[in-house]
Order: sequence, then C-alpha cells, then structure tokens
Amino acid sequence: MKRIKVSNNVIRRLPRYLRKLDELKASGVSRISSFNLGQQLGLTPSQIRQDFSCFGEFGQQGYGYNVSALRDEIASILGMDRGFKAILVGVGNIGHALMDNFCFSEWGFTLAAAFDIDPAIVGTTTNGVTVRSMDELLDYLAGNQIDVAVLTVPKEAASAVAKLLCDNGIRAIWNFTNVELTEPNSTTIVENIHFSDSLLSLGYYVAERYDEEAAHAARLERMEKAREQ
Amino acid sequence: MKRIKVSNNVIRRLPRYLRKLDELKASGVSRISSFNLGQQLGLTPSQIRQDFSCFGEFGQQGYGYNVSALRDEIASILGMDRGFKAILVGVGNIGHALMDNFCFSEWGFTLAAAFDIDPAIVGTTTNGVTVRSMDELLDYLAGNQIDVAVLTVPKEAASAVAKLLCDNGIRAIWNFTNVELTEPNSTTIVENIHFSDSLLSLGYYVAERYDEEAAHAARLERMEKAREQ
DNA sequence: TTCATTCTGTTATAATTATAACATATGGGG
DNA sequence: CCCCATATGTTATAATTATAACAGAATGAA
Repeated sequence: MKRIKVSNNVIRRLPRYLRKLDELKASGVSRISSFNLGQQLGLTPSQIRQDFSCFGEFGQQGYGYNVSALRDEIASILGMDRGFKAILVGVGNIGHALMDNFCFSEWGFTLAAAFDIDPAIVGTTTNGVTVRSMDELLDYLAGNQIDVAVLTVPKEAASAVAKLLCDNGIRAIWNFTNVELTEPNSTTIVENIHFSDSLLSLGYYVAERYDEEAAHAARLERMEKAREQ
Repeated sequence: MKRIKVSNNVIRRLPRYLRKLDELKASGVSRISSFNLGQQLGLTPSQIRQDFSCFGEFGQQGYGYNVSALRDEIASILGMDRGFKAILVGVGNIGHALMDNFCFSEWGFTLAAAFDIDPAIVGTTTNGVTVRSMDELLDYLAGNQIDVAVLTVPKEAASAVAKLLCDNGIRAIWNFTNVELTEPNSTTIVENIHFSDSLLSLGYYVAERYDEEAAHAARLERMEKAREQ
C-alpha cells in the first residue's frame, strides 16, 4: 500500500520514463543504469533513482534496471493495466480528431462511447464508436462504470457540461477546452490540455531569446563605438 | 531589461492569468486584488504578487490591479504583440485539425505556411493556408523569417524533421509528436504537447483514488468484523 | 482633512524539490 | 573463491519554490 505522498513532479516524469523505456525495449536494450537513462532524458541519475524509490525497489545494485520489468512497473503505477473506461463529450473538430487518431487502447484506456448535441453528428461512427445524443448521457452514466470523461465541447458549454458530468459520477476529466475547471466538485480530478497555454509559454522563451540577442548586439555596437574614439 | 532569471513555474502560470483576466474583462470587472484573483485560480495572493513582481510593478497599493492594463502587460511579456510567425510541418490528422481549428492569431501568432510530403495533400488549402511540398521547405525558410515550427509529422519522422528545421534556422519547435526531442541543437526551444503523457498522469490519480477507496472500504470492513466479536 | 482600511511590493521564513554523498550489494574476471 | 568495478537505495545537503509577515502607499468614508 502506498504510504508517502508522491509529488506531482514525479508523476509527470513517469510517462516520459515509460516512453523512453518502450523505445529502449524496441531497440533491443535489456538493461540500463540510472546514469545512462538520465543522460538520455536530460535528468540526473539521483533524481531517477529517487523517483523510482517512491514506488519500490526496481533495480539491482551493480547491475542496473531491467528495461522490460521497469517498464511494466511504471505502466502499472500509471494504471495502464486497470482497463479504465472513458467517454468523449463533444464531437467537434478536436473531439473527432481524438476519436479518429488518438489510440486510447495503447495507453490502457477504452473509449466506450461518445456524445454530442448536434443531431447531424449523432449516429455517425468513428473508429468503431458511434456518437450518441446528449439526451442519453445520464442514462449511460448510470448504467456503465466510467472513469474518465474527455471534455471536447465548445468553451461556452464547458463549465455546465463539466458540472453535469461530476454530478453524475464522473471523477476525472481530461479537459481540452480553454477554460479553467476550478468550479466542479473539488474531489474531481482534472487534467488539462491547454494548447494556447503551451504556445504562449513557448512565445515567452522565443521573446526572451530575441531580447538576449538584441542586448548582445547592442553590447557589440557599444564596444565598436568605444574602439572608434 | 530583464535581469533575474524567471522560473519556468512562473512562466507557466502567466497564460492562466491571461485567460482569467480576459474572462474578467469580458464580464465587466475592471479591478481585482491579488487575494480575489488567487481565490479564482486556486493560488495564494503571495504567489500572485511575487509572480507579477518578477516583471515590474503593475498594481497599486490599496487599490489592486487594473484588469485591462495587467492583461496587456502579461500579453506583452508572453510576446503576443511581437507578431511571431509559425509554419506547420506534417498535415496529417492533428496537423490538419490545428490548421482548421486552432486560432493562431488569437494568441498573436501568424500561421504563415504548411508543409507535407504527401502529393495528395500538397496544394490543398485550409483556413487560407495552402499546403506546400516538403521540397520547398528549405527555400521557404531561407526566404522568410520564421520563429516557430509546429511539428505534426508521424513520430517515425519526428527526429529527422526536427533536426532539419533546427539546422535551417528554426529556433523553437511546438512538438505534437510523441517523442522526446532532446537531440536537436541544444539551443532550440522545445515545447511539447504530449497527449499520452497527460492522459497517463490522469490515470495515475484515478488509480490512486481507487486504491484509497479500497483501503477505506477495507478499514470499514475490519471495524465491522471487530464489532461482531 | 483625518484616519481606519485595503492591498501592494518586498523581505523573511518555511516547505518542497533536486543534487550529492555514501554505505552496501551484485556481477564478472582472474 | 576473492576482489574490483559498478550501480543501487537511502541519507544528507543544497537549491529552489511557495508562503507568511511586514512596512508603507493609496483609497474612501466621516
């Protein structure tokens, strides 16, 4: 049983470990040290060992970690072997793209159903999942054990739909709408994909880079002027 | 001129501030205190004041912050007024969905061009942007000042295309492929959108929730048994 | 105008997170 | 079988990040 609280920073590194381990496994590497893994991920060996030690002792002194076994441990920690069930609400552009393109099963999830309010969309099938009417949502939730709702409705509807979902037993929301879902039941788990937030932080670093270059150029120019005198 | 290095945590909160301030502005709120803003975002007033103080003095003692002015300051810090130019490489499912749906201009960016390797896609137009052949990429980069590349190629191609972009002047990559881009030039700015990482960390918290509930149920059962004796 | 109240910017403190150090266990070579 | 090199798990230390405390400026009511 888990005892100590594991920090969110650690949790967010786990999927990266998983990805790298899958890659190593695919390329035939069967053992790896924290030092080597750290180099490949840009992390210190200390951090890697401490991250893993939150969950148990997965390595062997003098040998390192077994890639395949470690991969499976992390997959299990992340719940990939629990068969979580998801529904998708809002089959617009992004919702449809997710249904069409994102492989839920690759990550241990099942996309069990999708819902939309638009009669023109209801009844269409993508990747084996047929879109149902929002009218069926509550009945469906009552009759099926669903873990996660993928929220891809227009942002105007986001808050209301999120509340509806939480009030009817959904405990985790994968939020693709560009709004803060602080309102729903405080026990609800919310994970955001905020495209614009991501692009804007990128923008900050690009701007910083330009400023640094401009400052550098100005410095050179001053030196040039000083030399002329 | 910026002097002290601002932490990444602070930068990642800026877009959230921006979003909330836009929302407040839209609903007619013209002034706000750090206390009030903190409540709405789930942050402490201290943290908010310290975040802002990294960039200047935007508030007024005894009054608070002017919503509109603060919003513009943050937008400027994030580079929204610099007219950054982006290209998109790889017009598959997600690439096309971004072109179709994501409003670059809303965040101060211009999507100047898109590229794909598939002749069936080259020449098509989405949202005013016509897809060009990858053969034109290098010439285009040489002839145009581009700041950001949106990387939406299949993951097998990701590393190679990223390297190509970096070697030809691109200094920032908005990476939608499910690979770590640690390889490219170390000076390149990389911002990742890893759908699977996001879903997996959500999975961790869902699993944790289930474990806690199971532990709680077990505790209740033990108490029940103890009472029976 | 005066004064209590509000609320900032900043400094000080606490808490968290990452890094380094170390003691110990394992594997493999001679 | 013994010993060295390797590499873990853990404890100790450093660095970072968040929170709290505070001094002072502006507001608004009387």
